[in-house]
Amino acid sequence: MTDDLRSAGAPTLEDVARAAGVSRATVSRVVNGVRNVDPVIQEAVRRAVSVTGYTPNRAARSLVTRRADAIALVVSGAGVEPGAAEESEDTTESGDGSSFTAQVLADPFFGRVVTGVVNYLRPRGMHPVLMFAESSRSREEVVAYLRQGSADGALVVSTHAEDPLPALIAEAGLAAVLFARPARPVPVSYVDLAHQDGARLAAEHLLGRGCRRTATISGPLDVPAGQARLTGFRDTMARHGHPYIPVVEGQFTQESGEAAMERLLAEHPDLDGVFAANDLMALGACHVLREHGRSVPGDVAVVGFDDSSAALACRPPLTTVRQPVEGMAAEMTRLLLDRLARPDGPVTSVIFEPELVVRGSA
Amino acid sequence: MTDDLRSAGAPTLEDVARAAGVSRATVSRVVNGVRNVDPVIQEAVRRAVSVTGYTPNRAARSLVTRRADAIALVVSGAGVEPGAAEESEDTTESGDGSSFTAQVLADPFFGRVVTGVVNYLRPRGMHPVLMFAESSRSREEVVAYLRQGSADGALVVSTHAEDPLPALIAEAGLAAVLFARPARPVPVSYVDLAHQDGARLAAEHLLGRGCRRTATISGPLDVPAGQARLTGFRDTMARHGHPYIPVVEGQFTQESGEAAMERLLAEHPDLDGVFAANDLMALGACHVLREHGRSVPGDVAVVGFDDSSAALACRPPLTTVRQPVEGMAAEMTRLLLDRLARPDGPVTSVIFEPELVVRGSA
DNA sequence: GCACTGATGGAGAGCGCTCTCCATGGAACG
DNA sequence: CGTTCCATGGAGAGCGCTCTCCATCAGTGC
Repeated sequence: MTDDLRSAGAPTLEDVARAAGVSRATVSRVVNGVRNVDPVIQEAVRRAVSVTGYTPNRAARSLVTRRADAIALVVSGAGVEPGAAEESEDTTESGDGSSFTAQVLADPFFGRVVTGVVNYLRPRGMHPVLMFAESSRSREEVVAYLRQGSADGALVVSTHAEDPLPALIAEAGLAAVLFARPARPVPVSYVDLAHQDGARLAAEHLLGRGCRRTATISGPLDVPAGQARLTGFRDTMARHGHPYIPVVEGQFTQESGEAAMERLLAEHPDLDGVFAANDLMALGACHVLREHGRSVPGDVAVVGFDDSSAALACRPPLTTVRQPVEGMAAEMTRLLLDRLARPDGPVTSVIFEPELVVRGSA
Repeated sequence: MTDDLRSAGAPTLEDVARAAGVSRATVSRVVNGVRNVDPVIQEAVRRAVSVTGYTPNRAARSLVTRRADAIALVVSGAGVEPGAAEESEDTTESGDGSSFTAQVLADPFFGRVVTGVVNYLRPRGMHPVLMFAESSRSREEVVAYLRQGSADGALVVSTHAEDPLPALIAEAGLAAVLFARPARPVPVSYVDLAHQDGARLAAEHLLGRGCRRTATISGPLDVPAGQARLTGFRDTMARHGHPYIPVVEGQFTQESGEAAMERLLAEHPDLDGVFAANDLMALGACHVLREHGRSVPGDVAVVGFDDSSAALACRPPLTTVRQPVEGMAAEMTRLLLDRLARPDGPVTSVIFEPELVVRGSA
């Protein structure tokens, strides 16, 4: 009985219309909840939908609405040559940027971004398309992907400040929102953290514990976040009578944190406090400190940044500056959907405040 | 000059055809590289494409080809009620399964899966759509998503063996490939690890080091992987004259590893070797061992499983059983694309062999 | 009682693309 | 030289949906 109402393949609007004894347009109106439809007819249509097992065909809908109802989540590096990924040492993976992918995804930070994005998108029936862009070719692919309407807009998380992708997207007149302010101004909205305030929190905490000989392991200084965290730490320290603070630049990796700590310890064996610009480096620093017979926090207090899973993997657990990554990612997504709803809306930025999480290490 | 060849919106096939002085069909043939087209005309078309800045409209193409050229990467739990996520303690996130999302993404294992999938997909110009399914409602959304043709198939990574999603997908006649064998047989291909062999490797290594009083922290025993790793370890030990091995069940979390280690140590203070069914639990075990004055590997040797980032965050770095997650994920993707190419191909399974990675902890 | 209004359903025109058919023309063959 | 055949380009029919018209009809005011 229901079978002769279906045509060969998946049921279409036409099939439902026939089953309900109305026109295609009316079914469409009911399905999309647009305009007034007589409650009785509405009910009949709904019944027909469930009898036929109808699901709207996305491609057909997209074709006429000119919206994909999908957005891209792009993780973007700054490489220029195809396959010239980041400065990773271990490029044993098989070609074409795979090491970049692996490196980014190994970072729990990225998982938190995805969490925030997904949590905002899910209640709205949308899902992110995951893309990577670390070469100029892959950047063009991202632009093409958006241009051909596969996604309505992009959330761009750059690993490098000099990332050219935001500008490319802006030039092409495509919708996007960035995580973190780009190095050069681009007419695109973004969310960011008040990195300096976070570093200030860390500095004040170390000072409050009585640390008098503190040092810092900074992030890469060509990244705004690395720069800002250093500046914030330095400024606060200076304001409290410590004009000179030993600094070693790290690369946000555990290994670089270890190396930096070795150097700091060699040059300043009497230090009693360390601020690392992220948790991974703080973790490495803790290991090195323990190897050198220093107890944490007894001899040396350590403060990290991010409140990533590394903070809890550390013994003692890290005191750290929490970046509300999930909230930032959700806001980024909100900004993008806003923009899609009102394409000529203003370009804005939303800056989040970090928070000190006190645990065992300081 | 180029402008009057374009119509208002994005350039279409029609525009390119007009610019090249050929028909729509010919442009389509050139763009899709199908059939023979005169080289001269081909060149003219290509020029027209670049002059107009043409990009094929995905929705229109999908509508006729009935392929989305996209696949879904679904992380699936086993919850029954909407929002009834996993047994996570910290459900302070805002409602609707967000804790599930956060929990899954915090696990570096997932990042490795994504890496493998993305690396296989990228050279083929495809990108995964990220979806989560931990409630019955969200499971239906996934099925609907596939049914409406938003994605051609699904890669399903279940966190629970009892996950009903694979069966739902199979019933609906949709294409999918699973990561790990489902608890009940489902006519769907999958990739998996020879978990027992991995546990055997761990057991043999501990025996080889001279450990005589070993214990194990198992994974959750309702998960096939947890079960198989325990069986493999036990069997190997039994075969070498150790018929009884202390076991405490863990939940694959660092915390549960710590608790399990506390219990083992209380009941068997003289143990000299521990096999933890994953690295996170091994990391927790190491912390507890050190707190109880045991050196690793001096007093107690510890072997983990997975070779995740936790293995390197540990001091000493963990000796562990490496699961080739990226390779498995790539193979899973290959199986799915194969199936899409030949929908009536056979249902297969591919089992990967693990490998022992010897580091400092054992 | 009649034009007028507002509410509601149907008809039909595309959206941009692929792909099957058909037309054309030159080469090859008897 | 006529016929067959293959190579190649064009015409056009949809794919399933939305949305703008338009038709219809009940209720309203004068």
